[in-house]
Amino acid sequence: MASLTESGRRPIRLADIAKAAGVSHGTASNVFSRPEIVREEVRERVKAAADALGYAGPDPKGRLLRAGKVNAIGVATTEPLSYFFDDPFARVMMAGISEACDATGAGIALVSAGNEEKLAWNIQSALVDGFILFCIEGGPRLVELTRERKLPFVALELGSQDDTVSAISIDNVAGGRLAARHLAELGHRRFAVLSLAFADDSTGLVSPEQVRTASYTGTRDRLLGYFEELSRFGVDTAKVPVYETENDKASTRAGLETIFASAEPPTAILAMSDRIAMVALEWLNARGIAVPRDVSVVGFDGVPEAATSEPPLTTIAQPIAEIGRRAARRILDFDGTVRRETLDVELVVRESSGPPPSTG
Amino acid sequence: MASLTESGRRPIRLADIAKAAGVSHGTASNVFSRPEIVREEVRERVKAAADALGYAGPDPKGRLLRAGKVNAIGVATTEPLSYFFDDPFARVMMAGISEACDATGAGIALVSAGNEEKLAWNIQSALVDGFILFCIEGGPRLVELTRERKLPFVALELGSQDDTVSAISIDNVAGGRLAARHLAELGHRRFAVLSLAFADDSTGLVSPEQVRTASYTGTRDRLLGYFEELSRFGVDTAKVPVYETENDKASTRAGLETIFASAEPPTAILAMSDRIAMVALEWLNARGIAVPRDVSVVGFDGVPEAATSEPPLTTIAQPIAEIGRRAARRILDFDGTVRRETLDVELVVRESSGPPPSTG
DNA sequence: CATCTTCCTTGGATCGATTCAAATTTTTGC
DNA sequence: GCAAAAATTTGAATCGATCCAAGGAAGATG
Repeated sequence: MASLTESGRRPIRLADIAKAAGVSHGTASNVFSRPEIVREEVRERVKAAADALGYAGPDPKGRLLRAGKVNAIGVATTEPLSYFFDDPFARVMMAGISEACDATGAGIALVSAGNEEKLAWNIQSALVDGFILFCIEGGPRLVELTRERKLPFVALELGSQDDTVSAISIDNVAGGRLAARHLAELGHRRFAVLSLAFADDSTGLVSPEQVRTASYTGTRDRLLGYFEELSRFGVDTAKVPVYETENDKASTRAGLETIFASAEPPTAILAMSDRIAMVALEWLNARGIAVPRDVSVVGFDGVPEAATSEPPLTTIAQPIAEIGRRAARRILDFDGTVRRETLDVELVVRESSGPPPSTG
Repeated sequence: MASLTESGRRPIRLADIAKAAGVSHGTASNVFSRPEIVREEVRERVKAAADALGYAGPDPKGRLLRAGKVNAIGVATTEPLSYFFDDPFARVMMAGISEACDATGAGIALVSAGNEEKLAWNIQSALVDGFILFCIEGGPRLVELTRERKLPFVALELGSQDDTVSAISIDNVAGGRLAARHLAELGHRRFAVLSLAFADDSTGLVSPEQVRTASYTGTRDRLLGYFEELSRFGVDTAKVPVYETENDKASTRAGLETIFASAEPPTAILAMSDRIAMVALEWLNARGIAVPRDVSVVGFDGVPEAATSEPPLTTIAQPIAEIGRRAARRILDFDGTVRRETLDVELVVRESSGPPPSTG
């Protein structure tokens, strides 16, 4: 017999326990996975051996290979990992995913990477049963990479119309309509749109041509919704400035400067995200333009922060958590089908919208 | 539908490719892991076979067993998964962990579970190289469960003094002192403490006996810090009411009711968390008690929300993100040692603290 | 032409478990 | 006391890859 306290390099394996206890590995395995079918005396002997050797329990790495199922779902994005904890939209979405995972006891693996190459590797080697893809940026690439794995996956916020991928999205056209109708019904006739990107790497005022060839269909659809409804109210949409932002402070402010430099500044702003809308609120406030007295602002998304902005933001609320929940369930009870699902959005009226100032 | 080679149920294995391409599995493996050592002609042949059969690439499950390293760190808690995305403190911490993981390309696996049994199973079967433990609640149990895995782990917010576990914590005594000194130097002499739990399942006014036998040493240390410093300023700490809350609205409000029912209500409140402090702010405001004119409030933690509360909260800021970063690095470059590390906290003076009302 | 390199390729061993049909032991029934 | 039934245990097969020592072929050298 060699020394027991040989906490040497190699970790203890199930086979070591079996040998020490004088049973086969089959029995040793049963002691841990189905203890009830092992005779008590043997069971105790094996457990004692495990204790004596300092066995850490069946290694999941080994079990995994046999079992096949990881019992975890991967959530991937091209953004850095901290995106999941910083971004309000992502957080609500993750809360929804968490809920569905908690219900079935599944775990969540966060997958991301700084550079393209590492991302590919991380997706290839992620130990998960399926993926939820946050396609805020680089969606097509992310989808392509994930497809290779031949695991179930669902794309969220997918900006394109690929029918070969499962996706959950919202009715962007309806959302746009809702926002526009709300403002038009309040009496507004002079609008400006602060939009999300229509294509990669572009900002500034947008031409109809750019809208037609938009690669981000979500952006395009929101605009389509705005314009459809505005037209119904007799607004000449050709004259509505559409300024493409990068969904950040700097470009949104630039957009506001541009829009308000006009001879006939808008009385209503249609913002394609709450983030943009909240930057607008701040900018207008700093300029002494009162919201909603002078200008109304309607956002899009319905992040929690929108409820506590100054003033609270009227917005088109996505069922963000519900999207997350459904996405997780699609992976958890995967049925082999490829489906696109479109959820409804809702107008949430708060205090950033009101009738336009009476023109004198 | 397109060419989704439906060759039976079983997924394609590396061995299938090897056979199809007429090479050994060793060579087939090399094509994917070290393509440069395989002759081009062979490489192409194998790749072609892989394409033809619809091979998903080397299965990480198989690789893992050989390689040993998962390249992911597990973050575990007894709270539900959504805690990671809801709680401000957790979010900042996770952002720090994310940063360290991003830097090395490691992934993050979130581990949690509704009930005790599932939690045990999830910890046992988590595919990770190590754990970071959020011990906000049920810390000792979590540590015990994790220890079984014999993987490196670091405990955060560990409320006990166990020297056999690696942990990163803050200097709670110093934090308490800082808070108390700040208020005492402003001239306050009448204090009340809204504390975190000293032991499981207790709330209400706390006796010295309870403090002495506290099982949560973090809570005890903060109080110790408060009292040490108050004594230096001649305050009779025996007369300072200490109300134990559950770090939530209801119990905090109950504490405030109790404290302000006194004949000599405090002019300064020492809150052991920003959450408690912010509930206090709200309650005081609702009662028409002005902060800081009538009552000063100092929090603890330094969550982002504290900077935007009404009024902005003076607090003891923990280096939350840094704790996360260090914890992750401790796992990522594990050196086999068990270490407790204590980081410094910092007084952040904002607008919730000022001189006491002049007694007249 | 024989020998030595170099460069690829091969196939067995291994990672750490689970599973299951067959073998063995224990119980039960009479 | 013995056969059949029930309860346990065994050991080989399997999961899907990677690693590596050894073998073989093509090319270089004397």
